[in-house]
Amino acid sequence: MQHCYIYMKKLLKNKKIRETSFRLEVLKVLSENENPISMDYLEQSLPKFDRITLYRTIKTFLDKGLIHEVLIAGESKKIALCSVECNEENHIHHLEHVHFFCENCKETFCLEIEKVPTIIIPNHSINSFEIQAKGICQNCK
Amino acid sequence: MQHCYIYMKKLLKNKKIRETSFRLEVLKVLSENENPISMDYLEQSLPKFDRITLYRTIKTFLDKGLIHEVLIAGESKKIALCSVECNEENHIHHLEHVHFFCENCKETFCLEIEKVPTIIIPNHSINSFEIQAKGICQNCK
DNA sequence: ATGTAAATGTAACAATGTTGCATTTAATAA
DNA sequence: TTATTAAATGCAACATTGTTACATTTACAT
Repeated sequence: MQHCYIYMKKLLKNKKIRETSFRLEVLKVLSENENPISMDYLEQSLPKFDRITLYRTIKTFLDKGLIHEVLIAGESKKIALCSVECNEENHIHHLEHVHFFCENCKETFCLEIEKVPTIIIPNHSINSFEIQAKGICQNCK
Repeated sequence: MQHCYIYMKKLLKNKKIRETSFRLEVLKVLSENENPISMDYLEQSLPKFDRITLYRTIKTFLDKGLIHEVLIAGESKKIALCSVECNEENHIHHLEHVHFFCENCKETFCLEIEKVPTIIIPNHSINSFEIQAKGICQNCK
């Protein structure tokens, strides 16, 4: 666990985010959950901390590219740790990154896929894109 | 304009949604706006109508597959009319449908693209997917 | 060790979305 | 056409989600 904190401190430093005990706790919850989590879940997981500070922390983490939002139609907003390739200029994770929503267990996953299509929209320049997929996950099949 | 109402009445009938003056007004605003609009904009556009009823109307339209949500990270939730192919079983519009957010003018667009990639996630079955792209739109280039 | 800018906690507020219930309306049958 | 009835609406009250202002505390560079 101690090792975990060392890793998280390094994460904050790399993203130029000031290290505080609150932020380490938020990071801890995020890193303990493999899948994207809701603000509500995060709030419940940090009962002794302030809700307003949590919102500000999340905003900072988003701005600095440490976490990303996962938006699935009909589902509440979720957040997840970015893969290491994210940075302040490009908040969108690796192109192989897909958000998958299982219509059976209602769980949301961040997945990596091998072959990513090239998407071309005539007369538009695409800086980044995300893919949201719905279906049945590995566990539910 | 009269013709417009006839078309909208047909739309409601096709989706088995009871026709009311309120719903026709909501549909009118939606069809007058080519791009997805926010709930706030919709509310402002219907000043003499009730906010609660609007939320219920939108829920009904979503459930029946008449409209779809457009979620872009960092942007407020928007809604747009579905293409005619949508139905109650498959709320996700045509596969060629892409949500495009212009980072210059901050406008959101529903676009159709010609070549849609096949997305394969090992051990998962995909029922539908959406693509969210960010970049610079036609007008801003 | 100290100064300073950033982060936090509290309170008050704003925006967004929901529930219960009485009334009105649309669609069906008589 | 009218009566019936289930659905839609409007109102009030409430729940959830997110923000702003400001005084206090903390991190960290010197």
